[in-house]
Amino acid sequence: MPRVTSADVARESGVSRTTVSYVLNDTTGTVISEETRRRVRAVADRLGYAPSAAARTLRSGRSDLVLCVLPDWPVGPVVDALLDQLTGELAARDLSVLVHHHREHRPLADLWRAVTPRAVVGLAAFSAAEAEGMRRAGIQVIGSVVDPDPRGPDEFAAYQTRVGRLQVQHLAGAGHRALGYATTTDPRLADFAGPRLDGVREECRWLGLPDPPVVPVDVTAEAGLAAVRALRQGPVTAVAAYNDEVALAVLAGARAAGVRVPQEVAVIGVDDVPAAQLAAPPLTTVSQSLELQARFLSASVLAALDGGPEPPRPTDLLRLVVRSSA
Amino acid sequence: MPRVTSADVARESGVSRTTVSYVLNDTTGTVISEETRRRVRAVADRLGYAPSAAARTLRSGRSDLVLCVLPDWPVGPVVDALLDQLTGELAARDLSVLVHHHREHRPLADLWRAVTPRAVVGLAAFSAAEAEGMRRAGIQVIGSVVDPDPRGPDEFAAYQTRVGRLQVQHLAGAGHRALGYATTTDPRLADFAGPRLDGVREECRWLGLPDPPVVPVDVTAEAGLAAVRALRQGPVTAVAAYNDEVALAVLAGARAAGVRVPQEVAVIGVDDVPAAQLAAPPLTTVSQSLELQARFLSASVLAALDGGPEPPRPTDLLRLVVRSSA
DNA sequence: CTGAAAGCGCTTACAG
DNA sequence: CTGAAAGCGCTTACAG
Repeated sequence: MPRVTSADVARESGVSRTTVSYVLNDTTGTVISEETRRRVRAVADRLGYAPSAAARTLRSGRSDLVLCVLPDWPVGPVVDALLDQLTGELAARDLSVLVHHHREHRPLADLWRAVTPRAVVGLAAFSAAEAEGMRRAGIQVIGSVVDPDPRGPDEFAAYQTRVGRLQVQHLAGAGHRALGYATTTDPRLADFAGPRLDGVREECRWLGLPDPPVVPVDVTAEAGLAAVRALRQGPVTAVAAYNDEVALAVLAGARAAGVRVPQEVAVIGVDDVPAAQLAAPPLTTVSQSLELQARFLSASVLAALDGGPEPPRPTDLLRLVVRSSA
Repeated sequence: MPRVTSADVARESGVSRTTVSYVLNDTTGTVISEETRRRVRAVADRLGYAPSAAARTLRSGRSDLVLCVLPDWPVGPVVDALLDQLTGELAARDLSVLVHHHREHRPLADLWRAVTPRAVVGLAAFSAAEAEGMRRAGIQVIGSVVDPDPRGPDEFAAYQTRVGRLQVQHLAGAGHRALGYATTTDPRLADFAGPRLDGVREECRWLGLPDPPVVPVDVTAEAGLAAVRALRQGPVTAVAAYNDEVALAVLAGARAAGVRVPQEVAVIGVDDVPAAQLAAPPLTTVSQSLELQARFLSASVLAALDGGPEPPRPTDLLRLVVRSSA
C-alpha cells in the first residue's frame, strides 16, 4: 500500500500538482475555478490524500509542531493540566503540541533536530548553548513562568519568592509568630525550593518574626512525624510547606504525633492538588493559576511565531485557598 | 546563518556527499580509508553539521521518533512515571519518545502524519480506522496494558476486572459481607470503571455476597459525605473505590459523617498514589506495577520495530498494598 | 486560469 | 576506494 501523493491526486483529477497544491493550501493570489477546486478536493478525499509532513518540512524548513520539554523534576497534576490547556489553545492555531519528558537520556539537540519544531517551550530550563543552537536553527525558544530564568535571571526567583511570602503573610495574619519551614528532599527541586524558602525568610524578617527553622521532609508519614517532632522542640506553631505533598506528609506526621491541626500547629501548602481538599483537616494552600499560565504560554508561542510583541506577564497568578489547616 | 548540509561537509573535506553519508552513518559494506573517515568526521564536528531529519525521513520514510498518545482521561502520577521509564528504555535504542495529550482537539491523523513516527504507543484506545491508517502508513501501532482492546477485545476488560476482584477478595477476607462500590463520575473513565465494577460484582457473586450498591462520587469532601450517608443507609461495612482519589473522597466523607474507618466502614482504593499513604487513616489500595508495564511497553515497541515476536504479557501486575483503611 | 521545472537535504543503487 | 545521479514529496517562482 504505497503512499498517496499529490501527484496521484493531480493525475486522478486531471490537473497539475501545482494546482493541487494551490487548491489544498488555499493559496492566495491564484485564481482557480470553483469547479476545479471542487474536483481536486473530492479526489483528495476519495484517495485519502495526506501531504507528507517530511516533504513539506524539508521544502519550507518549518513544521506545525511545538515541542514542549519537561524538566527533570516530577511534574504532577498541575503541569499535566497546564499541558492540556496549552495543547488546546495551540490546536486552535493548527499547531500540535508534543511533550518530551527530558531526563538527560540523550542530548536535547537530537530531539529538536529530529522534530524540527516551530517552537520549543521549555518548562525545563535550557542552557544558554542549547537555546542558542535552537535559535540558530530558526526555532523559537519560549520560557515559562515556571521556568528558572525565562527572561531575566531574577524573574523566576521573584515569582517563587512570592509564593513563600504569601504563605508567611497568611500564617502571620492568623497570629502565628513562630514559623517553621518543611522543605522537599528532592534535589531536582532545588531551583524552586531555594527561592520559596528565601521568600519565607524575607517575609519573616520584614514582619519582625524569628528566622524559621527548616526541616527536609520526605513524602512519607514517618518523615512527617519526624519533622513535626523536630519542629515542636521549639516554639513553632505554624509550618509552611514546600508544596502540598510535603504539607500532606506534615499533616500525617501531626496526626501520628497527636498534635492537633490547626490548634497546635497550622500547616499551609502550595499547589492545591486534588488531595488537598480531602485531607484531614482540609489543607490551606497557595494555588497558582494554571489557566493564566497556560494562556500566557500559548500567547508567548503565538507572539514568537507571528513576530508580534511579547504578551504581558500575567500578574496575580497566586491565590490563597483557605481551608482548615491554617 | 544558513543550515550546514552534508554538501558543505563534502566540499570542505574534499570528498563527495556519498562518502560523507557513508562515514557519518557507519554504512557497512563500504571500505573507506581510516584517514578519510577521520577527516570527514573532523570537518562535520567543526562545522556543527547535523543531518536534516526532514530530509532523512523523506528519503527513508522513517524517523527515530516514537509517539505516545495519551488518553482523554486524567492521567495522574502513575502514567507520568510510566512515561518517564518508557522514555529511558527507548532512549537506550536511540528512539525519542514524544507524548501527545490527545483531547479531540484535532484529528489524530494530522499528528502522526506530521511526526512520521516509527511507532505509535497508545495509552488511549485507537479506533480501528485510526489504527488501520497508521499501519498502512508503515507505523507500528502498539497498545498497552492500560489500553482497551490491545490485542483481543477481552484482555483489557479482563485485566480491569481483576482489579475489582482483588479489592473484593481483600475486603471479604477481612470478614466483610456487605460491600458497596464508589465509582467515578468522570464519563471519560467509563472504559475503566465498567470492567472494574463488573469484577467487583462477579467476585461478590462468586463469594455468595449480595450485589453491592453503587454510588458515584465526585472528588470532593461533600460528595464523599453524601456517598457515605447513602451507603450507610444499608448494611454496608466496606467500600471499594474506583481509584485512590475517589477513596480519599470517601475517607473525607466518613470523617465528616463521624464514621470510623476501618471499624465502621472499610475503604480500599486503586493506584497507590503518593497521597494514599498520607491519608487518615492510611489507605489500603491495589497498585499496578509501573516498572513491569513500562518494560512491557518498551519491549513491545522494540519487538514491533525489529519484527521480533511479541513479548510475553506481564502477569501479576497487581499488588495489594495493605494499610489501615481496610 | 494552469503547467513544467527547480530545489529543499538526504541516501543509495550504480558505475567507475 | 569514491563519485555522479536519481529520487523521496512537496511548494513556488516562472512562464505561458
